[in-house]
Amino acid sequence: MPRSAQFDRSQALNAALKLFWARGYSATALPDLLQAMGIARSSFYASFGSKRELFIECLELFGERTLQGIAAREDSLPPGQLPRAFFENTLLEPSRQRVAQGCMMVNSVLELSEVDAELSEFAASRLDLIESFFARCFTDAQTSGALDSQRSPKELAQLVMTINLGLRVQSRKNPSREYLQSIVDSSLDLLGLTA
Amino acid sequence: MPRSAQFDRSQALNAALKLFWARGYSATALPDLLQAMGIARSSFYASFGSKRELFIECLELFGERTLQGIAAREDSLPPGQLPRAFFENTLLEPSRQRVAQGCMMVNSVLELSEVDAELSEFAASRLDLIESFFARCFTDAQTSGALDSQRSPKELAQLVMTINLGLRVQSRKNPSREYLQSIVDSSLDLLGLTA
DNA sequence: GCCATTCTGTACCGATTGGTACAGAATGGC
DNA sequence: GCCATTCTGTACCAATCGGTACAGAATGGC
Repeated sequence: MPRSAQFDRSQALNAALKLFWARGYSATALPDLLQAMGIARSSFYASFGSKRELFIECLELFGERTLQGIAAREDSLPPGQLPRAFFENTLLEPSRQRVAQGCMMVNSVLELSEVDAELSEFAASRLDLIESFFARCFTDAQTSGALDSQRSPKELAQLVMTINLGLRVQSRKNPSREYLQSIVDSSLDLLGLTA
Repeated sequence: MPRSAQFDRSQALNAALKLFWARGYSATALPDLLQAMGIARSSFYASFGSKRELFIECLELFGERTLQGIAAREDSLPPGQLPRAFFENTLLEPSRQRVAQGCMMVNSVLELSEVDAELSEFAASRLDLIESFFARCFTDAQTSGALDSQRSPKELAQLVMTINLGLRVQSRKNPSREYLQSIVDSSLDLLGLTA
């Protein structure tokens, strides 16, 4: 077995994710990708198949990370505080640059819904996983009495998700920390999840 | 003065708006535009300057129409019902196709924020006009006693807008009528704007 | 050191991008 | 009917798109 790969695949994948996340699918040209990933054209096609396949891989990775970022706190936080933790961790984090990129799944759904339905639906399905996670948490919490709300867990999850989507647009429109903080606060107050 | 234009400029503009609205800026190619608008290449550049200028004009038109769609009801509806009227008129309208296109301003902010800051900020400024309209309405209503809420008008307008943005993503993700209806209902309930 | 294998870098591909040049048709004033 | 003007349609432009072909360098096993 001669000559192993001279680049770190997962590092290259991360670089691609970063670009796609910031600029979207169409606006990210191959030369830009290659430069950011630090690999040659042929290595690119050998390792990732095509731009589209790479994009799917990035989307999958982004979705997985996002979900993990929430789910990781399930054991240490009461379910009513999960939305706040999610919002604050992603919107009030140090890097304004990253916040200004919004959510890659939201960006992709909007960019591609009338252009590449398959990609758009894939991104949407990843968003649904997050909503389902919230719904499951709220269900558990309500049956165990840890959360009291006159709304059904499903409705609550839907509302959290709608506000989340709205926040992702807001964060792309204006990533200022105080601005987002104020919206997060009043949104959670509205939801009765002040904790 | 010989030979007047042989096409209806505003009709062509509307056709362009439709395409840009559905597919976004980059994904809308010039040949597609020309065909939809029913004009020749040279007429296009003579009348609209460039693809980018045309896009701005469409964005302006879309923003104007959206704002008018809300403001037109200011005199006939109590201010607390303006958000519901806005949501229902745009999300529960007969054409699923149009609903699935979401809001052109939201779409543009997300598509272009890291690609063409000027266009993105222009779209964002048009969204701000809508938020300002709500803020003004709520202010008037609160001083006249027509609206009672423990929230400030500005905060209320911000929340309505955040939910609105979330709904525009939802509508692109899943334009189904019942789905959107349920989110609209619970959102307005949440805001205390059931009326 | 040799060779098979698999990497990297680059030249190249046809298709498409937004935009321009220009020929020729059509239409106003006279 | 004539002519200046302004339209329309198309040929063309360089640049870029995503993707492929292939030469040559590098590295494993022996």
